[in-house]
Amino acid sequence: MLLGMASVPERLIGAATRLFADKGYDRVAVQEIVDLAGVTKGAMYHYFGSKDDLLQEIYGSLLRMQTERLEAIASGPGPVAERLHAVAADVVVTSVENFDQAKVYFRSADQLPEAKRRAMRAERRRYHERFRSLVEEGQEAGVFRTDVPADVTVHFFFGTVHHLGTWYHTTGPLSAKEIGRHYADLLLGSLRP
Amino acid sequence: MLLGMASVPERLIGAATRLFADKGYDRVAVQEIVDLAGVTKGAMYHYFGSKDDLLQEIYGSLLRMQTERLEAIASGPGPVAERLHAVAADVVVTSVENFDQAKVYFRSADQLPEAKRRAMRAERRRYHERFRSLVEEGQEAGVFRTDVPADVTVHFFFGTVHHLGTWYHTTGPLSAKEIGRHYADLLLGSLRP
Amino acid sequence: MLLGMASVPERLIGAATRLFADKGYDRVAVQEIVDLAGVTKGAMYHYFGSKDDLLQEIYGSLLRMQTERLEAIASGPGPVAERLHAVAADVVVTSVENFDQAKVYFRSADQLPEAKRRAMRAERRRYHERFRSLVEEGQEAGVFRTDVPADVTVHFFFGTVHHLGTWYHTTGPLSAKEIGRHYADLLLGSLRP
Amino acid sequence: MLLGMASVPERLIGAATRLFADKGYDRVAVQEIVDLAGVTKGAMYHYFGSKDDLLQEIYGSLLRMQTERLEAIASGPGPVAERLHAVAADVVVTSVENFDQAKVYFRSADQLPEAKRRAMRAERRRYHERFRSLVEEGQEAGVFRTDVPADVTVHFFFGTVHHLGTWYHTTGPLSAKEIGRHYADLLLGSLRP
DNA sequence: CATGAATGAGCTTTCATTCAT
DNA sequence: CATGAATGAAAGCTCATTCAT
Repeated sequence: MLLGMASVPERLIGAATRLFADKGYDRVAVQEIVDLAGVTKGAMYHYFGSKDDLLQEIYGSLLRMQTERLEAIASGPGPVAERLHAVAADVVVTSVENFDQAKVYFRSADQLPEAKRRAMRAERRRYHERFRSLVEEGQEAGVFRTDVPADVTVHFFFGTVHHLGTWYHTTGPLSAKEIGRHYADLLLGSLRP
Repeated sequence: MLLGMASVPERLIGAATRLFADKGYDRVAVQEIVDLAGVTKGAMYHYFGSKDDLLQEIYGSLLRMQTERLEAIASGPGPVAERLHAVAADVVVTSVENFDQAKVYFRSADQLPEAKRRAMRAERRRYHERFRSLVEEGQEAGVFRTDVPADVTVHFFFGTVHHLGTWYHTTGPLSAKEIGRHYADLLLGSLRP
Repeated sequence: MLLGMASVPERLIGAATRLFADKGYDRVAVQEIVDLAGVTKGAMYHYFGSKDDLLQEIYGSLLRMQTERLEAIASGPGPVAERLHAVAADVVVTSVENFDQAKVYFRSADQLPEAKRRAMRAERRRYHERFRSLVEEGQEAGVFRTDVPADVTVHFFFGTVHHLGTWYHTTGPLSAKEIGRHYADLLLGSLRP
Repeated sequence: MLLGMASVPERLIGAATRLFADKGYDRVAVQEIVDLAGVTKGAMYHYFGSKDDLLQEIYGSLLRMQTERLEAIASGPGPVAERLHAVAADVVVTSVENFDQAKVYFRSADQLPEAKRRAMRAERRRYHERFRSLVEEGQEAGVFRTDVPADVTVHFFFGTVHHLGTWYHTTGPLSAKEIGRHYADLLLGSLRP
């Protein structure tokens, strides 16, 4: 049971995040969540309309944060290659630093019912497009290769980020920063003309 | 209903592949599978011990095929960069050409119960290691960068392949070969010293 | 939300009447009632001991009113046929003029728990018996047929009144008075020897 | 538990009829039905898609039977007054002879979800209209009063039939035939010009 | 007076699997 | 070989009511 000072909704989000990250949304029973949070089902449904809402809440706060950081860095100063390197490293670092949330997002976001899934996809697409515009900026500036479409490159890179949830362990030898730098290096390397 | 000459087990595998690819293992009921295959539940349990067995069968045949091709190409003649380019393009092409199977593997393979999951992971690791040894061969030959560990590169690349199931559509503008070439180009690009 | 000057208990009764009439007692959640009344559950349980109490209050005031009017008219002057015609028309008119209350009574009164249901039945029986005594008075006076027991006639007539809630619409072409007259005419017609 | 040779679906319908008649659809749990039928919930959902389906099945067979009988008698030979008397008595007799089914229909038919409710209403309307056309036939023939609209008369009469479920007891002093004759007598009496 | 968080028991429905035929 | 009836455990969700503040 998750004890401590945290409020009931916070405890519920925490419990759900842990369990969804471990077993995937479909394999977690509401009963497990409330048991871990130390409350009853009624309490959960007092704060959240459904099990879906918990999932949405979890991935939503991560996605919002990452989108904000992407926009801040991408619109900042400096050569485009440096900015792309920075955003690539940043999304890896924030994913690893909020690893349970990230795993939930990568693994379970499309278990949402149609309506919520559409909203999630729209948010994700916004992120994708801002990232792609950075690649295109570099292509137009002549510093990135143009024989591979920017769209493909972005999907290529986000595949690697999503896959972190499958193999990376926060307790392993590579720190968040190291893995972020490696991934950004590989991305920038792959884009050289 | 899936008609045709196919045998009952084949029809069951076909139906399960289609449904698991679309909705994910957990969201498909055995009843749906047998309905689509045009048989009854009893028939399914006659040929397969459980729902898990269907899943194992589906990803297993793809993984086996890809492992064989990897080994054939990797052990073939030619400079290591060319061989790596070939295996990278090949795994993309075979995944796209067997897209439903690939989606099932990428998305649902870890829904298997512990015992079967271990077997799957072992097979997957074999593939990973053979691929990595190719990267290391290039590093030792001095044609690939060494500042990023080979292991990280391999995870990096396989992330992108797994992610295909999320965004790629066989009906879209990019053919299997094109996407394979782009992905292999990006991989090789990223490995330049 | 039901606004206006009305007191909290009045707003609660109003909200419950509307909702019970529409959906039936069992299909209305206490939360819906308090939402429509613009108060909280605590407020409701401050004024009413339970959801049952609201129901009892609603049908009770109508039944009391109808009983009083029945007694006043039945004990008044005039030939028995005229008095019966008047009470029959009157119960229809007052039911239609308080249509939501009447619907609640007709439809939901026997959802009450045993104890309260007994009280309700006793009140209803009093009404029934006074009505029947009027029929018997006419039979003894020789103006009503005697081949059908008075009891049956009264049930026969009250069935029609209860059924109003099922088909009658206050917005339709028939006014309360018209439908009251028609029903009383039919009743009197059916009683001719 | 309902024992005997009856098949499982029959036992389920029997149990549901008894319980719905007693307590109303909303107050009966599926668990109670299957307990009384001596099977498990899984068995019930093997035969019936939902709790609604049981309800539909129950009232449907009664309504179909009554509609057939109405049409047979109404279209038969004889003066219109006699035919109307016969159909009025018949609907009372069949309702009383299938009293549990009739109670379910009278009391619970509008607990159905929208889609099924529409179908039920259509069936009921067909019955109503055939009955009304008989009244109109008598009005045109000059044997029934015309100062009360036929539609009102039909609602008037069906109210009394529906109400039977509220007060009539099969164990009481009045037989099905007696109550049928009384009701038909009252209807015909009420229609005299 | 009034709030609203929390309870706990109950609800309908789903589903992989078994087994007598 | 194949059927399909039946199981039993679990799932997500609802709701009247209580109670500390």
